[in-house]
Amino acid sequence: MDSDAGSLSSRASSPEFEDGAARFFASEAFGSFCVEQSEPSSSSSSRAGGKARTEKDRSEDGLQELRLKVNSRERKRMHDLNEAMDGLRQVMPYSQGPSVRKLSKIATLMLARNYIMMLTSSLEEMKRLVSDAYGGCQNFASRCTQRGPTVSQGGIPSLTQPLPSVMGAAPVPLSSTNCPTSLLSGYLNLTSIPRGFFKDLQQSSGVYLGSSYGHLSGVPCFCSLCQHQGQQFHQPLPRSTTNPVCLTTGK
DNA sequence: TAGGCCATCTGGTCCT
DNA sequence: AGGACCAGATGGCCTA
Repeated sequence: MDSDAGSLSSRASSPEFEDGAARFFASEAFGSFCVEQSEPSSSSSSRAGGKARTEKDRSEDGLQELRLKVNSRERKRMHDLNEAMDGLRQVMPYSQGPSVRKLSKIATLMLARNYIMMLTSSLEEMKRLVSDAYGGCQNFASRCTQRGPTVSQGGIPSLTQPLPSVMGAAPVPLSSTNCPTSLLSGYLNLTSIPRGFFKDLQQSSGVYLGSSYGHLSGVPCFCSLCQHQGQQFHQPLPRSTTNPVCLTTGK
């Protein structure tokens, strides 16, 4: 209580020109340092031609200079933070384009979190699918992942190279067109909206390939249901449908 | 006009 | 001591 009051009073008593100067810097000289621009302060210049500066004046000027320096650093820090936020926005799905409103900071962070979670889930799903595709070999997916680049290195491992032998079997050559992992990479480039979040942005259509996977229509599908039915492409999923059932088959 | 978002200032705390 | 980081306060801008 007291600290707040003291804080408020100290703010209220701070020199008016400081705030005004900062506002000017923010609008007219964004990105440059405040110290350089605030040098010709009205307070200092008015004293320049006057009587000798007192010790108190010098002390106040020193504090003022320090305060401006600190403010400048803080501004730069926040600008850097905003640049990083912009960088994050650029790699977020549904965050670009002229008709898309800029994501707020909190929205960017929350979307990023869900995006990462979705990619992680997709990777797990991919492992399971690869395992299914190759006779249920339990070790395949993990070995495949170990050979490829890690997520932190740039994303989904590529399987365009011949696969390693699995449980003693001969290596199986795979092309990029029939490799489930490559197909999944394609998916991840196209579908990347976390379900259950940002409902207005949730326009993914197609079939859910598990509890964490959304698809676009017209994209090759390799889920077991569609493969079984001879379907190669998913059909559009009605908006707001959350039932994780393959609509291609209706099951 | 109210509410959301943002930039900035500021004082406090922690770390090197 | 100085810098980084943080949170609260404040005011401006924009939109529904």
